[in-house]
Formats: sequence, C-alpha cells, structure tokens
Amino acid sequence: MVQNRQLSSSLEDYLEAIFNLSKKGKVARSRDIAEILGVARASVTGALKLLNSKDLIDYQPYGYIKLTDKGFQQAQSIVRRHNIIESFFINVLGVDKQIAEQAACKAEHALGPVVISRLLKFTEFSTNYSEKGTDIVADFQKYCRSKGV
Amino acid sequence: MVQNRQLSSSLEDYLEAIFNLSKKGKVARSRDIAEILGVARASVTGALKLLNSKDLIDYQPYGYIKLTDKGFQQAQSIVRRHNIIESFFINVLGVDKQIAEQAACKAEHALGPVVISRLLKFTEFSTNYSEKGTDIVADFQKYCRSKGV
DNA sequence: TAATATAGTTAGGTACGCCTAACTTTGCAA
DNA sequence: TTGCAAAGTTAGGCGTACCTAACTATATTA
Repeated sequence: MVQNRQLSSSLEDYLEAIFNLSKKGKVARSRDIAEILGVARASVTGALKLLNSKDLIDYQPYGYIKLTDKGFQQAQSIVRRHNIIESFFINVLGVDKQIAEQAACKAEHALGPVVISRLLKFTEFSTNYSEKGTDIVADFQKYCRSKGV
Repeated sequence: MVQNRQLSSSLEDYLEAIFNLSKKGKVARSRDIAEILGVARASVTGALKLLNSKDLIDYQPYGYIKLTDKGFQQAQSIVRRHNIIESFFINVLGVDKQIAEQAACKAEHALGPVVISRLLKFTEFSTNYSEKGTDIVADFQKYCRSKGV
C-alpha cells in the first residue's frame, strides 16, 4: 500500500469500471476496462498497478482483478455519486439517458458532497412534490416545450 | 495562430480569469491571474503563450494582456456557462455562494450544452413557478430542513 | 500437444500542467 | 539617476495519463 489521499479522476474511473464489470458476475478483465474507458490496454495495466499499490484492488500480473474491501467501499461511493447525478439529469431535467450518463461521468469528479447531497434531495423532493398534486417535473417539461428546448 | 480545437479546462480557466480581471476596468496582470488560479507566476506565462498562439489574447513578453475579439467571445461563453451553473446551485439548490462558486468552477468544464441549457431553463422555470403561487424553491428549502440537510 | 490467436505486460515516448530557481525587465523612491 | 523591489520570464524538472511497438503469457482449437 502506498498512499491514501484522494484518487485522481482517472483512477476513480478505472475503479468504477472494475466495479461495474464485477457487478455483472463477470471477473473484470483488462480488455473490457480498456474498452469501457476508451484507452489502450497498456494504460489499464498502469492503472491497475496504481490501484493495487493503494490497496484498492488485489492484482498481480496476468492474474484476476478483484476489489479489496476498501476498494469496494470506495467504488460504491463513486457509483453512488454517479447515480445521484445521472438520476437528477434524467428524472428532473429530462435529459436523454445517453447524454445524462456521459455528463454524469464527468460531473461526478467535479461536484463536492454538498452539491451532491442537494441534488439527491432535490430529486427526492420533486418526486414527493408530484405526489401532492403539483407535478414539477411534468410542468418543467411543458415549460421547456413551450420555450422550444 | 496555432489551432482551433477545444480549449483545455486549464486554458479556459486562464481565459476566464483574464476576462474577469478585464471587466473590472483593470488590465489583467500576470500576478493577479496567478493569485486567482492559485498557480505560480511561471505557469501563467506558459498559459499566456498558448492563449496568444491560439489568437485568444494579444500578448507579448512584458506587455499588456488583452483579449482579442475571438478571445472575448469565448471567454463570455465560458463565463455564461459558469453563471448558469452557479445560479442554479445558489437559487435552486440553495447552496452557499462560496461553495456554489467553487463547484461551478469545476462543473463548468464537465457539463455539455444540453445539460447547461436545461439548468438555465430550470432556474428560470422555478422562478416563474414561484410567481404562480407555488414556491418550489422555498418548499425545497423546507423539505431540506425537515430532512436535516 | 503444437500452432496460433488473444490477452496482458513492458519499455519508451509524448503532451500537459504544474513547480522551483535563477534570470531579466520594469517601475518607483531615495 | 540609480538602485532596489516587484513583476515577469526562462530553463529545467516532475507527475499524471495517455500512446505505440514489441514482447510474454494464456487459451483455444485443429
């Protein structure tokens, strides 16, 4: 293990990809990580070494890639952030899933805990509000259409 | 002039800082740019050369720093994005100005035009909505307080 | 089981964005 | 007007995050 300070955006992306691949019952494979992140296989190897040295994955050359407990925790919290943002974009702003996903990938590295927690609350809130006879989301969509967006 | 592809986040920040300094009637000075962005003076020099080569500022060593028309346009659109995001954070999410500013600085490089335009619309919308007897913003604040956020 | 395709690694290189240290230029004050 | 502090530049270096090319290990399949 090497250091504990914040992961770079890039390493967060690798960790997230590993998490998402593992979730599908599959073992995360280097090839797939490269594919998902759009980088060369050699770049994945480098990242795996770093994540390993930070004790976030168990990894040795040509071996399986497995999240450690610590890595799993951290990946979960990254994915959670991602989902909060994506869900806000889709369910409140009404952005297309594909664009929302893409935007969430980038924004998840930019938004701090305060904003994230407010976004979550806002998404909850607008759902609750809908139940009380005032459908914010629907009205916002209407508003957008009326403005030609 | 060298190339026209998208500015890096970093260069956008420099351009934005120059714009903001110029706006205050002041000539943008290297020292101040360094201060605002929290980088060494030498880093500013490097960035100025790049911005100059991209025809976004008029600059020569030891000379004044002035935005070109093209640079001004681009800076304006960067600042506009920034303001849309910051305004949404403050006026809809109810985040503190200081945190909102900071978050907007980062998010402005992450969010694409679709999301930005929706954020703008949403901020407009929630204001309009307030005028019609349903104050979303106030209700959201209440909701947050009730959830202890 | 040997040949071969695929996965993964290593080595070496590039671009970017920052840094420090040492230098030059500029501007102000004695 | 000179001389010193501040502003700005240059040179050189570092870390991150990529890349390609060439290699090694693993898996497949004939």
